[in-house]
Amino acid sequence: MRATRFFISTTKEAPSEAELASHKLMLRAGLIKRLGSGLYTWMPLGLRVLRRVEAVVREEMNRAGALELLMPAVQPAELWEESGRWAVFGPQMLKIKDRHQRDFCFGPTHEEVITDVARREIKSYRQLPLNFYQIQMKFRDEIRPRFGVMRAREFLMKDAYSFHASRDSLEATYLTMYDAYARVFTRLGLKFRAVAADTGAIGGSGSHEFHVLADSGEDTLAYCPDSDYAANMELAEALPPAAPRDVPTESLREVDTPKQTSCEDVAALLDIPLARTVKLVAYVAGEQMVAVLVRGDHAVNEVKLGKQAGMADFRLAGEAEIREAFACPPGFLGPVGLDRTRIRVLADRSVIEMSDFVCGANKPKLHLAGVNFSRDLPEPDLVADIRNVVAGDPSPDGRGRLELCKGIEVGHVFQLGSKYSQAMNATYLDEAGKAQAMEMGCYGIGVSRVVAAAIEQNHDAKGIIWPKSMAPFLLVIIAIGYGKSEAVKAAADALYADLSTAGIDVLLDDRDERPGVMFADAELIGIPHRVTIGERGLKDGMIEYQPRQNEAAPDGDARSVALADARTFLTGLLKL
RNA sequence: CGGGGUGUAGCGCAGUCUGGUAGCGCGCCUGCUUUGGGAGCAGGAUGUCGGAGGUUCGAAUCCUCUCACCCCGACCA
Repeated sequence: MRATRFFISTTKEAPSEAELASHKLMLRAGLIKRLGSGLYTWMPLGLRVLRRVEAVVREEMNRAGALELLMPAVQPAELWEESGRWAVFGPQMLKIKDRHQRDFCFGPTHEEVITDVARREIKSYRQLPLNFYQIQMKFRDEIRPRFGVMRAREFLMKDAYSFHASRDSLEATYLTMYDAYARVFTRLGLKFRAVAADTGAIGGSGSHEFHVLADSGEDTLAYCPDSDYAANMELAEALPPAAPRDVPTESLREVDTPKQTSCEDVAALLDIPLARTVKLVAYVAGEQMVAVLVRGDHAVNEVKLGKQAGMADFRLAGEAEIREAFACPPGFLGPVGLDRTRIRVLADRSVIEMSDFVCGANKPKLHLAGVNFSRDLPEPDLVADIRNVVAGDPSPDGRGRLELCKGIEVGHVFQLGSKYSQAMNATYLDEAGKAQAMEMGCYGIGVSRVVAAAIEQNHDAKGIIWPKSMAPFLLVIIAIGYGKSEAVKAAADALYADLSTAGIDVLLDDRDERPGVMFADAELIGIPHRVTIGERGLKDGMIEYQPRQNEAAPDGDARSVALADARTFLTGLLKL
């Protein structure tokens, strides 16, 4: 491609709304243009990258035996009513009406549609298993779109759905997909980690998320450096404390805390470790007030909380509810002296091991110290793992301690089971001629998000550094004085033709720009390999090669190359 | 949904408090010079000041309404 026939629109400055490096760089490099909140046009340069990611995903899906199809983006409400998700999915779903006032949505996902396909097409166990996938735009009306295409409302997703006659078959395909995903992200040159994930209300026996590792990630991951344990923090188990509860040594007493409404403040006032305080977070589950206890230095994990008995449907209590139930304003709540017929007490495992702890007194401006279970208050109604793990917690597999890191979720594999096939009556006849609900799996990759995630992981002060497998061009020829120098023009044209013939995706920068502009654009856009042709080098029959790289992935060194050897050198370097 | 903020040229911003008819940098156009790291000089174009209504002789500026976008929060009391 010649730059003069392509469309390059780079800028020195990024719009002020862009916060994240990848968002800024995508806008500055002219990969995307914003149309509205969470809506982006993929410009020719950006689309090249997106297509290259798609190509890798498509190849690996095909290799894994999945079959590509394309479902409608717009889906009738009836299907969603069948699965029961029309009401449940909520405001994240963009609902639309046609001219007859019939309800539709712009598909946020395609379980319903594919299940409808399956129930129409699959009659016999002999047709199973099957795995369908598509690469398509989805729309989710995010609460708060941000970070460009990282969390956009319209986004490109690869979604696959598998159908099975047995649990074993589902698990086999699940593993195949897991391996395919690992291949995809490896080929894309990304540092990633697969982690065990929460299966949510759907249940099922398996779910893994694939995260690109980046400090800007929105998800927190827990992993064990000494084993292969890795899980999303939503799921990662906090083991019960090894040590038994100590016997009380202090007596119960009130302490004045006129302004201390948080555990941090109280611990500072009393000059004790935060881990000696107990925090009470008030929830309402159904109609019941629930006092949730965690250690002062811990945080409630609401995903875990939602899995506890009686907590299927819960929310944080409002201030008025708190005052009514505890007869005390927020900031001084504690588990001592509660009316346990009205308030249920749910404690994290780490709390019941504590003795002589500090907590709110249920009186304004007062806390209690020297508090002990059994002596000062009854044991909790339920003890469970309901907190987030923290760095240093023992690994649930018993082989070391957990570390935390941030990740960008780019893939998710999921064993669905028969939730949708049962709800939508997707059955096949088994060997005995009996109708059975199909087992299902689903597998997603956020294609457009992968592009942003790759930039988060691969950029420097000058711009993007594309992994070779997703670069919009593999090599750029910067021709200095292309319009002025016959020698430069001849050499650049010849090399461009040679490399193009050799199948290398090469951009010839034949624009009438100053060298600095061309260098800066090439670096901003992130093209992995650069060749400079100018009269200065050509005098001696030489051209220059320079890789665009970071230390992590050395591509060889900058060097001068004889023009006569350029083709051989470059095709060898690019392994073609 | 709650709180905060911002809308002025393609992009980044000043001007708003204190009303007098719009400016800077980058970019863009023309010419000359320049040509190995985002050029210099000269000249030039571009705005319904987000929208609607109001106050006023006069509104980017004050008032009301509205729209859009961004940030924070929506778990630790």
